[in-house]
Amino acid sequence: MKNRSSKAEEILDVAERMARTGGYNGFSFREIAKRVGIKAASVHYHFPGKDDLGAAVARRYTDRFLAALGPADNDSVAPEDLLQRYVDAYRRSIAEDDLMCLCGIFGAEIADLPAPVAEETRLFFERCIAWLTRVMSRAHPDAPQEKAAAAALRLTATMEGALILSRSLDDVTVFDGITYGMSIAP
Amino acid sequence: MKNRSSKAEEILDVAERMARTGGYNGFSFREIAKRVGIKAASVHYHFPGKDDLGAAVARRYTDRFLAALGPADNDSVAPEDLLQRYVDAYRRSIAEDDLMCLCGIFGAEIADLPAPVAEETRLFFERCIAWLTRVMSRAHPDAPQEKAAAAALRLTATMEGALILSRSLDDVTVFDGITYGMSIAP
DNA sequence: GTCTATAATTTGATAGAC
DNA sequence: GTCTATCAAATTATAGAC
Repeated sequence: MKNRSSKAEEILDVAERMARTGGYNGFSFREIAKRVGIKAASVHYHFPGKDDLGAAVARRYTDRFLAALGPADNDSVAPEDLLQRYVDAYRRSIAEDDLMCLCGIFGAEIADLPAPVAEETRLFFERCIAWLTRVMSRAHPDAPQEKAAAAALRLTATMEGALILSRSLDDVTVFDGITYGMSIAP
Repeated sequence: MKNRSSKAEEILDVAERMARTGGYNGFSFREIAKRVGIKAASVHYHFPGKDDLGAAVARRYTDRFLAALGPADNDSVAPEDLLQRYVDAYRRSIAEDDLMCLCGIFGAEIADLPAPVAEETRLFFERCIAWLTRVMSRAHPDAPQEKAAAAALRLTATMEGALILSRSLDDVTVFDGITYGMSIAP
């Protein structure tokens, strides 16, 4: 975990919220500064460029996301329950925060992102897929690794898409309908 | 179909390409004008505000997308083949154009879109779901309507997510892995 | 750490000539 | 339909005082 001042954390909080609403171009130094209660120039002190800020937001988001899931090979938790945790993590994004998944929206505009931000976005998915692949492998020890990885990719894609559709149709039950009975089957 | 000058179509072409890369904030009048070979003020002649341009891009995108699919109740085409058409339509987005689905990227940032653009985005999904629900119902005439609609939502979500992951991981085979064997099962 | 001041650029938009 | 000219606002960013 990075050692950061509380102001820096506040900046990340606001930047994340704005990015999860309007994407990488959906947040600005000025607007962040206004909401945090400082001046735009002061934001540059904490994060020199917008690249740095965007990458920091993405990295913190990813760290928190995976921390909330816990280790994939926790033997005291059934793989079915870990899978449910995964689905719930995405569901909270809309149900509690009314926000898009940061890396879902960054991923959609990945071709226009500065390299460091694009890289953090890619890492989010790689780490999520790795985590989920382990869970799948635990649930189906006899299934080949590729099957588990394929299931992890498909499940993650469905989650991101479920967020988009749920928000576009303005109906949280859309997410539930899509993820209902999301089986652990490989 | 709307009657538009060829310049207006050119503008829409460029705007769509840019929007499918960087989202709603990813295109500007000036940059469009430069690429089309006119001045920014001339773009305003064809589309008074950015809302209008964004909404027009989304509407044309949706019309074309559905036109490429053809009617859902075409009895001369098996529902399985229509489903494959649906998947292929998304696949072409990355495989041929190397672009995101316009309404996938718009949907991700829907909370920050001007109302007219958000509405067109919503309509894209409603029309796609309606089309796909019919196809599903044809494939499973005895299954309840809700099952068909739920399958349509899930399939569409998976497509949008597959585009995001495929682009983020910079690997088209990710899309194929996710959509492989996408059954017509309800 | 935060500020003022300022620069350089981009953006959406309009008025009016041709 | 397209242009020039222009505007007001927003954006990223830096220099230097406190």
